[in-house]
Amino acid sequence: MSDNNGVPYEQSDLYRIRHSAAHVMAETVLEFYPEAKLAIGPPIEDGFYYDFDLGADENGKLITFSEEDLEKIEVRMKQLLKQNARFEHSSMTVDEALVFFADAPYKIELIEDLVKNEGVEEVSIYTQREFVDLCRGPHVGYTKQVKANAVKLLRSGGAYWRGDENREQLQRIYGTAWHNKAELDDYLHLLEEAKMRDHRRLGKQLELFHLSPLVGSGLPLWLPKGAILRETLENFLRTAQMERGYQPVITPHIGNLELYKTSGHYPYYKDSQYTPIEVDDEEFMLKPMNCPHHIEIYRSKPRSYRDLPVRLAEFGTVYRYEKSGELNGLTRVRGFTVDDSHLFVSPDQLEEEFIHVVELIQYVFNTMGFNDFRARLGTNDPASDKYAGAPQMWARGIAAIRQAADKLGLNYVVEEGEAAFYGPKLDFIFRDVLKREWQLGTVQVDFLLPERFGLEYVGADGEPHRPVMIHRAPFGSMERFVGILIEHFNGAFPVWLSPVQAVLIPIADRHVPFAQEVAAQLKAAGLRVEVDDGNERMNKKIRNHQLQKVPFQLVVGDNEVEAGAVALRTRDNENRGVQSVADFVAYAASLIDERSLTL
RNA sequence: GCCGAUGUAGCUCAACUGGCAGAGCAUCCGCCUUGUAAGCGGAAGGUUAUGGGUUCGAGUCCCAUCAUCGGCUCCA
Repeated sequence: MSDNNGVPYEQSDLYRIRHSAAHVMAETVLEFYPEAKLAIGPPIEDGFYYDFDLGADENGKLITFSEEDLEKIEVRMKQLLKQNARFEHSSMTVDEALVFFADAPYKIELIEDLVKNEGVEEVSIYTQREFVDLCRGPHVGYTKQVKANAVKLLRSGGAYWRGDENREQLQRIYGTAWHNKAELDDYLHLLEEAKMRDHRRLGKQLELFHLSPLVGSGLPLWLPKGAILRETLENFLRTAQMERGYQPVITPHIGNLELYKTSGHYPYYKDSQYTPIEVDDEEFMLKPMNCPHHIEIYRSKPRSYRDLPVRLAEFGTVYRYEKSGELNGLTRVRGFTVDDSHLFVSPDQLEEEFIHVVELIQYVFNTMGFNDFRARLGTNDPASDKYAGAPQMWARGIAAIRQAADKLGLNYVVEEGEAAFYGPKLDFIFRDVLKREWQLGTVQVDFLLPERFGLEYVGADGEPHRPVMIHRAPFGSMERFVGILIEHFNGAFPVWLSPVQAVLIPIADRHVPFAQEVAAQLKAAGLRVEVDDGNERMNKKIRNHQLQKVPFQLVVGDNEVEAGAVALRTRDNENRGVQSVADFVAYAASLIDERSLTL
């Protein structure tokens, strides 16, 4: 999104182009809807949008943009761009502006906020032709500098004014604009590719997961192939955690409401939880988080400073009632499994342990070939009541994260208001091959829950002390992680993760027994193998397994049977020729062993 | 949850303004016995998401519900 020569996006030509495109689009919309009230229209990553209040019809139903409207607007907008009007920058005093924009309630609100928050006395105005907008800029000089053939309106949809669902619902039009047509085409091509890689599409095609309305929306079913993929990931992390002193624990899916009241989760997650289950005058909740359960495990016996750090790990499934409009394949669900762990450490262990956790996350990401990621330090917003705990707790937590990050030489950005309710956190945000960002791994420092649950350990001095907690999840959630993995690899997983690693393709019926014999050998060597003994042509079988993205296809015919060998072909359409079964096993095993990302 | 769109066979899609629900792939059954991305023939497969309504007649029009998709907000 930023220019390649390091110019910040806000100062780039593209930013001006998109901002200007947004203004001309708004100008066009006003031609068709003279009564429309303008809200805001900023450039965004890869494009721009503008929000309009079109009012309601006689039945009180909101007026919206149809697809045909969008086409009409786009055509007219391009004409206006070509007319080459000048963008003129001027200013008004606040008083002038309040009069000028008297019919534009959203602009008035913006101006009033500018006065209140920044104490401005003048506001900046941009004008092209008859269209006048309150705007900080910058813009291009003339409308022709936005190439009409490099602009496209993409979609429209509802959007709340200022993102607040209690306020007016506006109609937003998204568009994209680039330097030239070639760049636009590249971008549209990227969108097309993203669609082809969509994990919902591939999940169906590769038989990884299934969503059944009868089971419930947002509650994915893992099909056999998806389950193998997921378990392979889980086992990989289990092993890494064992090596690092984590202890597996297992906890139930529900818990007494009192547990979550003690932890403080209840008020914070109330709106996004399934309704409690009432049994014998007690209320139980589907757990929205694993921490309280793990805390009770910590509390199950007295702890000594010698025991610390205590690292409890569980692939714990949690349930959150997401709004129906928010659900999306595997990346946004109502029941998901966190690769959760809670570490109970003494204050002087905090920094070192935090570093270990970050290193584990980096190890996990590197193994997946996720090289493009950044870190974000989420802090509390002191003005918000979303966060619990004393200010000094927050300060200590943030300081600990900063120190650890500095020691690791980790670059991070600070974002206020991105913390968990109980403490600051460091999130790892991964950028996939399509340059989309996903929040995956997270590490959180928590002084609050140890307080709430009265956690203690006996120190060397024989006195009780309060431990600090670290919450962490390298994958984040198995569902989302697998969803992203599907899209990142376009379904062609590394061999070690492929649900089927090799398929035997007998050419004629008489080769089937030999194929089964070879398959047995491969299975014995730990490979996931199938034999395609159907009566289709070899070409058809190859095509089928190509579509299933099976990494290795082993063709066996008369020659191979005679030589006791296999003809190896890869999903990259590479014919590697005939090789002995032993050679193939050694080769495949080495790729699996080193978790190779390439064939 | 709110705004909009969509919902036809397991999958991908067709059926002009209301007039006999169809194709390809997949499945099953045959034939062929095959050399690096689709061999040939046949059969079966549907309460057109669900429930109401309008109509002589509804996949098509109206209402409600559910689900999916695109947005808003939130988050793993």
